[in-house]
Amino acid sequence: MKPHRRIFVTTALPYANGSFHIGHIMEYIQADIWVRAMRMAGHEVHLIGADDAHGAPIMLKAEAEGITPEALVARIAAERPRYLRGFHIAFDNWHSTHSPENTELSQGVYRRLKAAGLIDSKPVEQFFDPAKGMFLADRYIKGTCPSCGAADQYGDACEQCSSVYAPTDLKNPYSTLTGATPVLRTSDHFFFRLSDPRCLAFLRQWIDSGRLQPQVANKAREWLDGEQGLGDWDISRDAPYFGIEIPDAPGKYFYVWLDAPVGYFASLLQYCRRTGLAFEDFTDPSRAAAGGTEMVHFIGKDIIYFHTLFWPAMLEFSGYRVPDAINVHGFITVSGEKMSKSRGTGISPLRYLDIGMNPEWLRYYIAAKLNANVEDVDFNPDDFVARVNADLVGKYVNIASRAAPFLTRLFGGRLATPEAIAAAGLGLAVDPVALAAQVEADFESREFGRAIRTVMAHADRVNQYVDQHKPWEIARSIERDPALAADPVARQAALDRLHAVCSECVAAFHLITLLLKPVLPALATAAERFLQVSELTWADAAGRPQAIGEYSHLMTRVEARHIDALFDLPAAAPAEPVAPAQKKKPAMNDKTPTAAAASATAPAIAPASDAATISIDDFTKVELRVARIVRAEAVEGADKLLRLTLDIGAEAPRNVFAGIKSAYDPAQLEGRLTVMVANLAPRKMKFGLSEGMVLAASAEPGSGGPAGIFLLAPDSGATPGMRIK
RNA sequence: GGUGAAGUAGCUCAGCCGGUUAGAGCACGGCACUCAUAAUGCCGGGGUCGAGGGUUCGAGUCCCUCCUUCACCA
Repeated sequence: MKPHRRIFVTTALPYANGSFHIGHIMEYIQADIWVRAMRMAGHEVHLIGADDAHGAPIMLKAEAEGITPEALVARIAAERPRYLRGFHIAFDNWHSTHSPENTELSQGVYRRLKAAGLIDSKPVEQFFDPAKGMFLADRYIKGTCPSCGAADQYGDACEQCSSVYAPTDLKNPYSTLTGATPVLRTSDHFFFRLSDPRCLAFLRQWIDSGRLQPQVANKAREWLDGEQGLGDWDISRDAPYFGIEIPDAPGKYFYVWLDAPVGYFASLLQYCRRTGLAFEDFTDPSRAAAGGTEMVHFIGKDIIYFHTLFWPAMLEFSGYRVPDAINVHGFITVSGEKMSKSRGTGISPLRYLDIGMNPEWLRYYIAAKLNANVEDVDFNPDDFVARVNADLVGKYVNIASRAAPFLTRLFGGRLATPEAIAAAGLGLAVDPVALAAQVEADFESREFGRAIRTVMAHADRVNQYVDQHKPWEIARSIERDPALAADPVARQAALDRLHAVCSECVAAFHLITLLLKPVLPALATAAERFLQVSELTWADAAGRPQAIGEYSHLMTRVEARHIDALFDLPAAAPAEPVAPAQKKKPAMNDKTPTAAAASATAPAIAPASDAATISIDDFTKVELRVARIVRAEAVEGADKLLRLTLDIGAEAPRNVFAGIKSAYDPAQLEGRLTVMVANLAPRKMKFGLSEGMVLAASAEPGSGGPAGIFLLAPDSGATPGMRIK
């Protein structure tokens, strides 16, 4: 039995001047997966987040918009939950650094550092914008590079010749805020004396305490003991500034990076007050040590400096506990390029959700590529499609999909016992407990990619097992072989074999669901319902389901159109939005008819000639709607037709005759969603009135394409009556 | 410029303390299968492991130099 752990986990606080980008979401997904894995082990884990609300950029942006900084921050905060819920990120609390809790805690930290003799005050000469009446950070000053003479270079370094200098070295400096020529002015600043021997001694010990990844510790050591050494840290800013006032220092505010990490505690404090947890259990050194609570941060590599040096030193010398782990991840790149909003290469998380992409696809993809190192993760669209479809749909979900129909049809959904399976010699040679322990350990050490590889290797074994034992052949002989029908003993033996094989598959599916649950929580919930088990934890690895419910498909595939929409490829010119059967990526589309291709070959629409294009107006004349097939039946006297009863929302059900009998068993169609043309003129047929048509794809006759008819279906989430446009 | 990380099949990546013919998934070619919302299985082609040197009985794995890419430099 493992010890019960109590852990307080944070992600980096996002700056509240803009929406989440994909980098934020990746970090949250990483932290969320870890938290869920730890909870499945029975640990008590609290995931805490907050907005980083202070600083000059937010103040200036609000000013530019003519609103208060508070209003700006509130507007950004209001949109956060949609992203977080959308990607199944389960924060226990989300707060702000602009809060009473943070003011109280930040000022407390400062007072204690001051009492410890670690705060200095000294005059600093700095550029001041006389028009704006404020001191200027380096990034608000531009001028001519003193080294190479390039114009319009920032105050800290030249992008042309990469020389580094002080803003006061610039020739012809100007304020980027007002264009005014800045003047030098002196003001008293407060400094956190990191160069104090106590701080240095503490930090050396802290860096080597094993709480940091090796690469991160190296970096921190370099900063600490490098040529320049660690200087004192300027923690104050002069008004006007959006921040927290420094006690007993009118007109002085904490630099945003002082109160930002304290925001972790502020959010925790708010959370504790709300839930009745004891804040001190997680923050007081002796109580944390006594109670064994842990503090874990997830951050990106860009903010290592603050989190491995400033933050621990602040905590240590203001009487708080220090972090147990700082887990640093790399950036997410897109097709190998650093994402950039200005260049439009980033992926918008909101757009991802809005176009109906499954959040668990992204969670899985990111998990598959993450490890415990500080390496960048590349989002490669083709890789994403291949990985998600092959692993999740082709391997994992497919296992349930292959076994369930037999169990439902022949065994009332009941599973064979492990004893019966073992007796038949049909057990999968896998120790589920050992496998789960290995995967759990990989999740805990943040080796998500390795965990995923292990799980998928197991899914491969299960699919091999199915192919080896061929349940469909057993089922066929049971249902159709007259010899077997005449021999009850042999028939029972066949039934037992089939029962064992399919039960073993479902048990394997149960195990894989459990193993992937930290990554795919929503899918796991749906699978738990199907498997009729309660919420799975690592302890359930030894268990197996007793019976299954009706199987409905658990995950759909990523399609090329999703990727196109996600990246908003320069869409076809408005004149030709539905050009017939454009082949953009032949390899990918071979087997998956796109909407455009399908409609072009739908049986009753005259195939659009290759040369002709239609206008968007022409297209919108066609009223396409999602329809649920509530009833499907063969039509007496018709070889090719099925009579379908279609639910399209509020209106009365439609009666449609569809020429798909050759491809579909009516029973299989009932309950399915498809797409129908809802405003097609009703047509009187020999068998009755047909009020529309359903859409299906088929190869052009004589084109050599695959035979068959393929009914269109919307992605999960669509409901009857939705308009397609 | 300084520092760090990385460079392994077309793509995305595994390769632990150096040890038999360098692996996986996807993609590609072929075969099989048809239970599975075309999903699966088997077989195959494809890599001088960035380049060059060195250590070693033996190096993708250690050392040096160089090239390329990325990140960080408060």
